[in-house]
Amino acid sequence: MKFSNPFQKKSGTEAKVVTRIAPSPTGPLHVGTARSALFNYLFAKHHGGLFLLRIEDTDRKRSKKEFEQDIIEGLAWLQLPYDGFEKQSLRTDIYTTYIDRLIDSNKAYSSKEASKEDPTKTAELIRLKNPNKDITFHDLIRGDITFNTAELGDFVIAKSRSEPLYHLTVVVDDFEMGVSHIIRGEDHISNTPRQILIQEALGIERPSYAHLPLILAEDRSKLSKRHGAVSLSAFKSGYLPDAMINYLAFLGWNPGTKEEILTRDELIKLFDISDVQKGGAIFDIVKLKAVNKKYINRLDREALQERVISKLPTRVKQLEHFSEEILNSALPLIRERIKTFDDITALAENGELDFYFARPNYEASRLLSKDAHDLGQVKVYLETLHSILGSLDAGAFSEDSIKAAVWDFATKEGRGLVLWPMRYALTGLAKSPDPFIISEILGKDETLARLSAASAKIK
RNA sequence: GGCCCUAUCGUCUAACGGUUAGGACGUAAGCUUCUCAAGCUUAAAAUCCGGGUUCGAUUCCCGGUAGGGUCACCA
Repeated sequence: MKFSNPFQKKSGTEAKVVTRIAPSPTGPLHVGTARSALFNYLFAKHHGGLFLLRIEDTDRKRSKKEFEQDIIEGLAWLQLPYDGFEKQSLRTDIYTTYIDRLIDSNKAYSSKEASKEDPTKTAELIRLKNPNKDITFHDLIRGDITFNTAELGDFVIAKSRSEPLYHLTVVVDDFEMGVSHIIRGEDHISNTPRQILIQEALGIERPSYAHLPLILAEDRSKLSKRHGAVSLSAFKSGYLPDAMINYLAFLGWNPGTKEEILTRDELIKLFDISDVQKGGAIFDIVKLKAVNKKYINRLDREALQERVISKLPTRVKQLEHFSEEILNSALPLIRERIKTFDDITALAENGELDFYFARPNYEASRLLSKDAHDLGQVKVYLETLHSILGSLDAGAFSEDSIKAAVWDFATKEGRGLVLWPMRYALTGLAKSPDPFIISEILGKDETLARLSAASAKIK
C-alpha cells in the first residue's frame, strides 16, 4: 500500500526542505519549544525551504484555545514566520482514512478492551501489529540509533476510527505536509521507533530526523514551571526578540565564528544542523541579559525612549519637571544602567530617576562626603561652584565645559570634598551619574538653583 | 528498574589525532573624573574515572561513574 504525498504534488516542492514545529496547546509557549521553532526555521531557511506550524490538539480535553493563541503570538513576537499552518482537530477525516487503510491491509486491528478510565466499561482501541523487529534510524546530530521494538508491543494508535492518537497523527501529518526533516527535542527519541513502525506499515517514506539537546534548569533537570520563567511570554516585557533569538540560537549550537552577536540573516547563512551540540544546556538568564544589553545598546534613541516611557511609573511621569526633552537627554545614562526593560521600572521605583524631574530632598548633613566634617566649608564650596558655573555661557553649558570650569578648583581643594557635595546637591543620591553630565541635562538655571538650595540648607 | 541519549573552566561553548586547550557570560583585581553605572586591562578557572588503539589522544574504541530522557486509551 502506497500513499502519494498531496502536499508535494500540489506545490511541486519535491526536493524542498520542509520543517515544522508541532506544539500541543496544553500550555503556554515554552522556551524549549521556541528554540525548537528557531532551529527548524533556521534549517529550513538555510536550505531555501519551508517552515510550518501544526497545532497538535487531538486531545480535546487538554487543549485550550488560549494556549494556541499564546503559541501563535509567541512566534509572532520572535518574528519567526511560518509558511503553512494546520490544526489536527480539523483533520480527523484524513486520519480516519489512514486508520482504515491500516486495518484493511491487516497492519492494525480493532480490539475491545476494558476502558482505562472506567474499567467496568469496554472500549474500542486500534492497535498496530508490531512486527517486533529492530529499528535503526539515522539522527543528523547523534548518528545511528537502534531500538528493539518488541518491547513496545502492539501499541495503541487510535481510540477509535475517529479518535486518532499522537503517534498516528504525527506520522500522517508529517507525510501529508511534505515534512522532509523532523527537528525536535531529545525527549522524542524514544517515540521515533514507534513512528517509523507506523510509516513502514503505511508504506510511506521515512523523513530525516534530528533530535535537539534539551534546555535544562540550573539543577540540570528538565526546565519546567517549577523553575520559574519558562514561558516565552514572560520575556516579552523586558527583552528584545532579536536578543532572545540570538541567545537561543547559541544554546546548543555554535557557528564557530568569533562574533557571537549575529543577525538573523547571518544565523540563517551559518546554521548547520550537524554543528548542534549533543548534551543538554542550562538556560542561563544572566547570559541572556548580557546579550539583551548588547541589543539594547544598539537600539536607536527613539525606540529606547518609547520603551522607557512605557516602563515609567506614573508617579515619575507626574513629577513637576517631567518632560520628554529631559528624558531624552537622560537616555544614555538610563541605557547604560539597564540590562532589561524591566530594569527601568526597578530604577524608577528605587527613586534613582527622580532627580532628573524634581528637586531632591535630603538632610544637609548628607552633603558631607566620607572624609569631610566641616559643613561650613561645604557651604563655601557650594557657593564657589555656584559662581563658577554662573559665569558660564548658558548656551554652552555642556558636560565638557562644566568639567573644565570646575576641575582645577576641585583638584586643588580635593575632588571628593568638592564633587561629592556638588553631585549630592544635584541628585540627593549617594550613588548616581557624575555631576558634570547631570548639570548639562538639568541646564544652567536648574543646576544653579539646586546649588543655592543646597547651601541654603546649611545654616 | 528496562530501553535510549549525553559528558571540555561555575555557565554557554571552540578544537573535527599533534594548540601554552581558545572565546563569551559570570567572578576577582586594577585603571578611568567623588559615588554608582558603563568602558578598558589583567587574573583565577575545564578535558568525569580506568583501560585500550596510536609515535601521539579532549578528539577513536571498550568498561565504569555521573547526569538526563522515556517507558499512556497525553503530546
